Amino acid sequence: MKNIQKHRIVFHVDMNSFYASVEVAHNPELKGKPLAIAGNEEERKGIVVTSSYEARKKGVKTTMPVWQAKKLCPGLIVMRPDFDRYRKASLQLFELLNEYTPLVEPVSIDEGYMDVTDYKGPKGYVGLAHEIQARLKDQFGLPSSIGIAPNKFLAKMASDMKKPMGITVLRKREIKEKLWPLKVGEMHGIGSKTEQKMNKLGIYTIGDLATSDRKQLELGLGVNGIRLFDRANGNDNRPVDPEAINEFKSVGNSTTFPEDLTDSEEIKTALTNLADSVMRRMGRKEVLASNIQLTIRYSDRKTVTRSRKLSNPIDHGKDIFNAAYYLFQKHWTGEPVRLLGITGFELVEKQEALIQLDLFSFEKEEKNDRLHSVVNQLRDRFGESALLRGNQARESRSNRLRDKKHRGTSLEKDFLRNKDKGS
DNA sequence: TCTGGGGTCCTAGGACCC
DNA sequence: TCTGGGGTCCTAGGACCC
Repeated sequence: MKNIQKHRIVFHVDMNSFYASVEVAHNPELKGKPLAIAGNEEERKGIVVTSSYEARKKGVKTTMPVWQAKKLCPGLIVMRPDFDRYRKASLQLFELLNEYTPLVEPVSIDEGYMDVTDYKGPKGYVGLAHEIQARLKDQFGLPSSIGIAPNKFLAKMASDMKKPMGITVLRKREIKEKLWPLKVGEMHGIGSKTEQKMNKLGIYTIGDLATSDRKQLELGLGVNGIRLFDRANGNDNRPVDPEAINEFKSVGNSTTFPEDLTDSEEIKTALTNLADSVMRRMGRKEVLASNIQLTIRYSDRKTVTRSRKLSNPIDHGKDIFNAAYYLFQKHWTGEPVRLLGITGFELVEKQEALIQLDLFSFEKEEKNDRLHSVVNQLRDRFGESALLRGNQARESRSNRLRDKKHRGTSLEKDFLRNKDKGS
């Protein structure tokens, strides 16, 4: 656990309609116009990802289908996302934040926390926020909102309170007036499902949550209930962790097809492509995956995930494909497929994996050596027939193990394989 | 005319082992 | 003949966020 000071100053810097803002900065002619960033409608990806404030005023919202957005906002300019451009802009803005403190934690492409407790400047913290906001606007043309609070949760809620180009201070002693009147659904971490559950418990505002019965909450919502209760009371001791971004847990890719797929050759091709992009991204991050997950979404949008734990970590496209295709063959209902996805998780660093691999092969060799000596002893004592009987017994054991859906540990299985080779 | 793609975290049940 | 309780691993699914 990192040491956590009693009184921290945390900023939450949140870029306003980031993708749209980057496009406007890149092409000033778009300035002041209703703009939406969305995928290709022809390919059934016509979903609004972000929109400019001009578009929002007309009711355009994120995840809205483009046709609907256009209906609400005639003259809407729709652009395809250019992720390279957004990543570049993101890198630049986080570099800027890093000039002030190394304690910058990016949480997504367009938002991050800063722990500026130790910042000593003539302007004070609010002055610092103004300086950062002005620089982001002047240097990159990007608007932002900044929340200033004693912890991450309150900073996050604060940055939401005034947009665009807002700076909001939320002190703990202010939560009663500023935070508690908000609907519980507006709280970060509460989505529609949890909101419904809370409403049933008679909790409608963040204040209701903060003053509700902690035990009841735990009963209804588990640890999440407790956590939300604490947050609603302004308590959150999570540190700002600059390393968090490097501790990713999974790498995945998925695609929605322009038309549902039923042809197994087409599906194979799609899985090959997905496996390749997962491989490339894992390669860049220098990790291997010990578990592969396949996602299938059918025409009715029902989505299933199936995963497979591997006996040793993989990073080759072919291996990733094989694992995914195995899962596909095993679980596909035969219905038309709308989306496929492959995710690698339980990641190990490549260096780490190489060391493991060495140890592994060493153990195998050692076992082989031991086996050879056992085999020789058997032969000496009982002749070849004893070895044959031994083989039969081993085969049936090996079959039993296979039938248990590869439940044996990797070492067990390898042991058996090597035994067969060794005899 | 519906509803993308990238993630994280948590829960729950069954298998298995002691 | 009958049968506990704890712990770990694996798998599937759900909720949430940007």
